[in-house]
Amino acid sequence: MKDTSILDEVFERFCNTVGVFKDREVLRHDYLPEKLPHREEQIRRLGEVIAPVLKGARCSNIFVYGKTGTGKTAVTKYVLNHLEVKAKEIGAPVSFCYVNCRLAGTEYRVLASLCQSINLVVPFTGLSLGEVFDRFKQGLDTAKRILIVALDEVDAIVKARSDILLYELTRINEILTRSKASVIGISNDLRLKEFLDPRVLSSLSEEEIVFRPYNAAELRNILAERAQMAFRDGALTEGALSLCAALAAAEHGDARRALDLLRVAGEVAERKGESTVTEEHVREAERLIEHNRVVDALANLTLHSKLVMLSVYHLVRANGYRAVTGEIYEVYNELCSELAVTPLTQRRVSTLVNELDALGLLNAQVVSMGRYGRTKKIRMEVTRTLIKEAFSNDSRLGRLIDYEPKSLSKDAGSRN
DNA sequence: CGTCCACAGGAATGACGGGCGG
DNA sequence: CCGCCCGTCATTCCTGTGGACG
Repeated sequence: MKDTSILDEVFERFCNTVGVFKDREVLRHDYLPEKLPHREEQIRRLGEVIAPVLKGARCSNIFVYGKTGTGKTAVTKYVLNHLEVKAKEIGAPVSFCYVNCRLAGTEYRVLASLCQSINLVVPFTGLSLGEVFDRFKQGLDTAKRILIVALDEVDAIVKARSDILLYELTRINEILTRSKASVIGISNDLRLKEFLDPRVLSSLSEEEIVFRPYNAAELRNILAERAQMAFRDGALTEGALSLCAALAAAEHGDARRALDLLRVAGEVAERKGESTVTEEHVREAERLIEHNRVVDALANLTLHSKLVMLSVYHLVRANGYRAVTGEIYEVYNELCSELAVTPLTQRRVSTLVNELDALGLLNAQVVSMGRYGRTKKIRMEVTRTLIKEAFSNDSRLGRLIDYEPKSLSKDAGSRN
């Protein structure tokens, strides 16, 4: 079969099937709906707290927390958007700036975003943090406005760097004379409080809003509302909808996850040329999402992280299911010399293992073996077939999958 | 009950590519 | 062009430690 005829068939089939979607976009998690069911209370609270800015007063700083997919970001954006509209309407000098700290990555880039929001151009890099902050303060002061700074996923910055950015931001009003600023800090992690300097914590959490996870019934309502816009009438079975809600409820009540499941289930059904989405499609969507997440994560690792994964892979294959740091480093060294790559130090490999642990690709646990030292026992969190699938495209790594490390030959017995 | 293993993981430092203002 | 600062990745040096062994 020629390539063109393959595509002919694919396109033909796509055009001839009705499809289950009416508007797939509303299922993306960056879509901001008109209504946010079961978050009325939080919307009201947030609205009440920030309302004073409409009358020219600074509003309290707010600390917003709750797990992923509980609607923190949606509610915040929703309220701020409406605030901006209202401010325009009555001519109040109010604006806001929303920054996702994890996406921004560094304090510098967060600050750069803030500058951008007040039409201040700063270079991507090159300036000292203090310099950028000074410019931001000056720029803001001359702008004569009230700025609300929403820092989403602040925990990412605070944990990776420090809380000095937050500290400076919460004290900024002491310097400003013609402008004012308030901070909304959004965190996925309640424990963030423990990382914060007490002074920062007290000024940031003048007000606190908690987002509890959605339960299955609430998720079901949310999904039903979106599904009505997203799917053709009758294209989604009740069972499929409920299953999405139930699966997501079992996993921290994450609405984002529920929406993903629903969208992918729809895509699965469509690809199969079926006109209704069933529970079976949801199950397959669940598998597909997890599969893609892992293969994606694996494929995007740096060479050395991949080599560490491969080392664990070989050890697990040979000795049972847990490997320790020393063994991993030994095999890793061998794989490096096989590729003629200079190996990293054990210290570095240790942090790579921790990163892989955080990504959920490995599971690392510190254990003491008494007289025989203290180490980390490391287990794979992904199946070996997935490793093969993710690495076999790379010709250099593909060779190492079937390679038998010499360091494995002795001491092949498995221990607990 | 102290020792001592085999590391964990913090801190300091450096190399490097990118970019600034002057 | 220079001197300076940035973030990132990595190395070096280091102190800390749970618990089986003696």
